[in-house]
Amino acid sequence: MAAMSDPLDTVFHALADPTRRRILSMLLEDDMAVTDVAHPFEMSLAAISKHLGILTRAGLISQERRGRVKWCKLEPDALRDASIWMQSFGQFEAVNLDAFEKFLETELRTMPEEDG
Amino acid sequence: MAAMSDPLDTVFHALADPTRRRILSMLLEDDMAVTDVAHPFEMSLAAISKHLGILTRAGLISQERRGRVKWCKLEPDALRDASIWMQSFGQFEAVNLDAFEKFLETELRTMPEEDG
DNA sequence: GCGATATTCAACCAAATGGTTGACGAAAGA
DNA sequence: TCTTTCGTCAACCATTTGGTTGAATATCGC
Repeated sequence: MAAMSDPLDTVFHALADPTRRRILSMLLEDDMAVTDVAHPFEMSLAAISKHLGILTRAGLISQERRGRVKWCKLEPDALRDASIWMQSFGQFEAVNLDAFEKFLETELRTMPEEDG
Repeated sequence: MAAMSDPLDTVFHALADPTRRRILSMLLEDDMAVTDVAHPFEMSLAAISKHLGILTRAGLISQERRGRVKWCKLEPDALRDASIWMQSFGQFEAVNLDAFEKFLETELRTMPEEDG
């Protein structure tokens, strides 16, 4: 078994979890160590470690161990294929920049609520 | 429980299943009745009915009952928000059309393999 | 070497997922 | 009316998911 062959499966599944999307938005600002990624979440380190594993297997992030610290880095290219797949259904129209900015203000800015 | 508040959860989860993506690609060509959607799949009608329910709840399709037949129709707008969300990470201004065409030939054209 | 820190592993758990089957209600057609 | 077709519902099942905890591993600093 383990027939998760299509990378689209893996990427969309990874994106379907709010914790993982929030992790991605955190990494958007900067590379982070696993412990620092886990910090704002009310969840065990092991749970975050699993989430990071899923994001890594999906190709959405990469993890580079330096010493005892493992650095997590966003890999936006993996989103490209999925994004392209979606656009094929949207009939090519490249994203409306108007809607994009609006979306950023309403959704994205409120999502990563860390401890100030 | 049932705290699936964020529509992004629902949309990405719906897209994470290859059967559902294949259904979407079928509906890209034409509106279809539930039975006809189910036809090319080696899976019970009830299973397809569930998949269609998931796609409907995600807003990716709509279902209109006319007589005893329920017609399924693609709703590409729901993909827009998810697509926009993804672009915020890729920071690629509008999708690279080169990559897009290449992707279509390699991935998308082979996906919906129906009973020829 | 020893203790603290960083991260994963293993075992476990409840809940959700994707599938099955059989019964069901509603519309069409003979 | 009686039967067939369309689609969903309910109950059930195996597997996966997302979380927990405690032990294990590896590095850093003293």
